[in-house]
Amino acid sequence: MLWGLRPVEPRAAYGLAVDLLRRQIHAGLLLPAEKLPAERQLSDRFGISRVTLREALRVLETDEYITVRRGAQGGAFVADEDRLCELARRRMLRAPAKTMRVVEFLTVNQMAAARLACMRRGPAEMKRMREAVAMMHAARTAPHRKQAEALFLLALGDATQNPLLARAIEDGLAELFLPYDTPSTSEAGTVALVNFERLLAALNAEGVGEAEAAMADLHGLLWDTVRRLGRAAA
Amino acid sequence: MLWGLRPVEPRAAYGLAVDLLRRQIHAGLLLPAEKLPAERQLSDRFGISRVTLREALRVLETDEYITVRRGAQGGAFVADEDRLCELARRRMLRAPAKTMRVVEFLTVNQMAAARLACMRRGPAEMKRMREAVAMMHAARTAPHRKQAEALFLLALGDATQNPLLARAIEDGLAELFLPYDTPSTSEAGTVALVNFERLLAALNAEGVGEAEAAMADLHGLLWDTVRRLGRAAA
DNA sequence: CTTCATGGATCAAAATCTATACCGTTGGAT
DNA sequence: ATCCAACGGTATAGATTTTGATCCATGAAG
Repeated sequence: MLWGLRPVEPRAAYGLAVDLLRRQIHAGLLLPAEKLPAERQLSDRFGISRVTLREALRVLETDEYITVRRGAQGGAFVADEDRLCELARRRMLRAPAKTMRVVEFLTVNQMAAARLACMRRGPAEMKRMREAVAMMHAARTAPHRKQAEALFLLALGDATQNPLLARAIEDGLAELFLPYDTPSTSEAGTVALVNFERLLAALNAEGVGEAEAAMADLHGLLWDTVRRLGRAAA
Repeated sequence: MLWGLRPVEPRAAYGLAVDLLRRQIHAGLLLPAEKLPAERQLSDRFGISRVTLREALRVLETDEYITVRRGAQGGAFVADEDRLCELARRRMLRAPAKTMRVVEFLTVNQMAAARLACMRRGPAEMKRMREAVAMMHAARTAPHRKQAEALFLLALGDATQNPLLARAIEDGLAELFLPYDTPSTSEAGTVALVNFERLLAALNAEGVGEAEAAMADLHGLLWDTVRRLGRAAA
């Protein structure tokens, strides 16, 4: 008896590069309007040829994730904030329930990560999380806040010393492609910052219960945001 | 600033087929000594050419996951029980801590799955779980028990209606490559069966607390097994 | 207006995958 | 004892993808 031998789906190298870049944009690690490295450098980083990288850029350009300008000081640029918001909205409209499932998955794994990281976090990960909180303080725009939060959560995943858990968080963040906060919710951003600091302090003190509480509050905010966006879409 | 633009790792189609088959063996879905379909049929299922499939079989044969016999009634056969146990032991010795992390990851996501499946399970998934429990009853050997348990847990993942969660469980089971239970623990197998039945009943009755308790007990048994294997390896 | 870092384009060679056909082996049916 | 059908094993030609290399086109800075 054979169980679930599904067709294999070979992925061309250019497709993998597309995924990687798109995930970085979704997670907010790449900022709107940010300039990507020159093609020759990017292809080096990815370990693929320039021709292949260009195929990937062509796909992302077609999907309006990036724009490409020629000439000196030209290059590939991430789409601007408005366009990314539009893409995010469109994506959420295509499958409204999917976003809820992603948040659900993140809740499960990030709560566990908060607990485990308390016991296992190394100095390197603590440093990354401290730096991320500093970035949140310095951030004056929604994209910068989102970037800092993603960096914090990725560091949290690594702090568990559990590759599967870290990967789950990475995948969840890459799937969670939300429009940037509107100014009306800048107050909520402050509340989030407070809870990230609570979480950081709890990790420092190995306070498992406190870390879980802070993470729970953060997900409370996230659920509020998702519900609000869901209503706005309807 | 660029965050974590790692090299892309293009995977050839034959490598994906290797992974798929290896994962099925690890998860216990493919039984020891089981005959795989003929090359012409397998390549069809995978959607790859026979030549490419044969590359994959060659790799698995080299790693001693399968053996290939020629002639009528020949074909590719999963390695026998002893060899699979040996491979599993070798794998656990290479990275003893890794197994713990996989169990940890499974605990987190399967506990969540038990809770969510209570609310969302559809009739199709309930049927699969009932059939899996029936298979456990009928099973007279460790491999058959393991296969039935894997089928149950995969159905549980699907019952959450959360693709990310289902995928996490699938990945965890594929990473968890344990030697088959020795006869000395057949008693523990009975305890496991009781808890699978408890879980199934709780899912039927939408008893969230009871479902979580049953799943927690199942993971208690799993942790016992892993600890025992860890001691045996040392 | 020149410079030069950038994207744009082309081409031949290598690697991978596919489709098809045919050969060799083996166990069971006649 | 012979034949046959179901297998794995092998060979070949062609399509697709990736690469490395080279040269062209653009346009902002000096």
